[in-house]
Amino acid sequence: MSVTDPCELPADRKRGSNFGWSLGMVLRRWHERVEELLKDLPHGSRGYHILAVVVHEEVPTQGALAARLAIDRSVLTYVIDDLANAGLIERRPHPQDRRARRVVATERGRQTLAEAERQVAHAEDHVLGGLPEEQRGLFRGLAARAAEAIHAAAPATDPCVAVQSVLPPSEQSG
Amino acid sequence: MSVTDPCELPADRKRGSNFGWSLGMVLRRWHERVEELLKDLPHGSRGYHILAVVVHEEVPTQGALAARLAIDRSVLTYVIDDLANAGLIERRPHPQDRRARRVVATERGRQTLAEAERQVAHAEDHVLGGLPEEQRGLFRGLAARAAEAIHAAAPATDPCVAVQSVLPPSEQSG
DNA sequence: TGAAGATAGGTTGTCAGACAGACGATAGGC
DNA sequence: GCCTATCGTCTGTCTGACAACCTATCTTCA
Repeated sequence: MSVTDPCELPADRKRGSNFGWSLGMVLRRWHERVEELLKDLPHGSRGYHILAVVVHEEVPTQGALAARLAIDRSVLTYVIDDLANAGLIERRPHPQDRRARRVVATERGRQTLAEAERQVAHAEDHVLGGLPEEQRGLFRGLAARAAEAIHAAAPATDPCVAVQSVLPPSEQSG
Repeated sequence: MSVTDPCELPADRKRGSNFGWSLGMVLRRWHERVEELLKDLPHGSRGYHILAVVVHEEVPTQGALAARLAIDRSVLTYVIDDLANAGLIERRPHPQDRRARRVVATERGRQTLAEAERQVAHAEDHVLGGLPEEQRGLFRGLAARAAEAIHAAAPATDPCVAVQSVLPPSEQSG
């Protein structure tokens, strides 16, 4: 198959080979664009992610929502506050557990998300403007798959890597 | 007009379709791994990126280094301080311009970077463990290309996108 | 030559976000 | 009725990003 075409730079460890830097670059740009697009949405991209999960998935509690998005519970509190104040979602008591809250989207929330998704998808296409069109979807798909695997396998720790110093042991010091 | 909406991604707007979230997830994991690996290197991944550019490229001045990495000059100051204290790089006066400094790698810096690159490459393979092996290189290549385009075309602003609110205009307010 | 502005690097202060920990309310086991 | 675990909330701390300012030096122009 011809998928090997796009990444020509072979073992050329020049700047392009810096994966972390590249990811950071793309993500930063994504943020710039999306935060601007979503400046009317409470908490911008963060509110967007939360709203998306609330709309598209049935998440039983706030805690489950936090786990799904891999964010801190304390963040959820005030973001949900503001999304609720904007009329996009509602916090309802959980029928079985009075400690917990169910978070459900309102109709307005669903509409807002749909519009936001349209605009964000368009912005993402811009962000990936450096890739030929058919590779953008490929890139998204790969990112999604990699992220899902990380999230699934990751309670944020994985003690399977032995660490040794990268510094040479202070060589011949004479 | 036919903008040809290339971003259809059918109805599968489930969680995987959240590009920004996916990128953030992968990058966060990358950071976790790499910061652990490089905890002996001053400023971890940041020092790593800087050291890599200093070693692999001829960058005339600190300012050029900052521009190349798209980071703030004020950050460079103390990271370079600490990399120099660790004996990995040297700050030399610029022969033509006494305001500027040339930053060059020491032999120890080159060795350290080589070892760090080996370990980081290995860690990256772990981070992308959710992808089949041949797609990992593809993903890196796509990320590198997208990032390079962003960096090249991006003085951090691009006023070509008209922003309109994602919120419905407070519908029937009566 | 000397003044004015531009540029390099460095320093400081401010701000937002991440994260840990404490807290009240409630559930579940005994 | 007690004891412990869990849910959501609140608070404080810590870190990194970023802007603003400063000094030294270069460049330009009169």
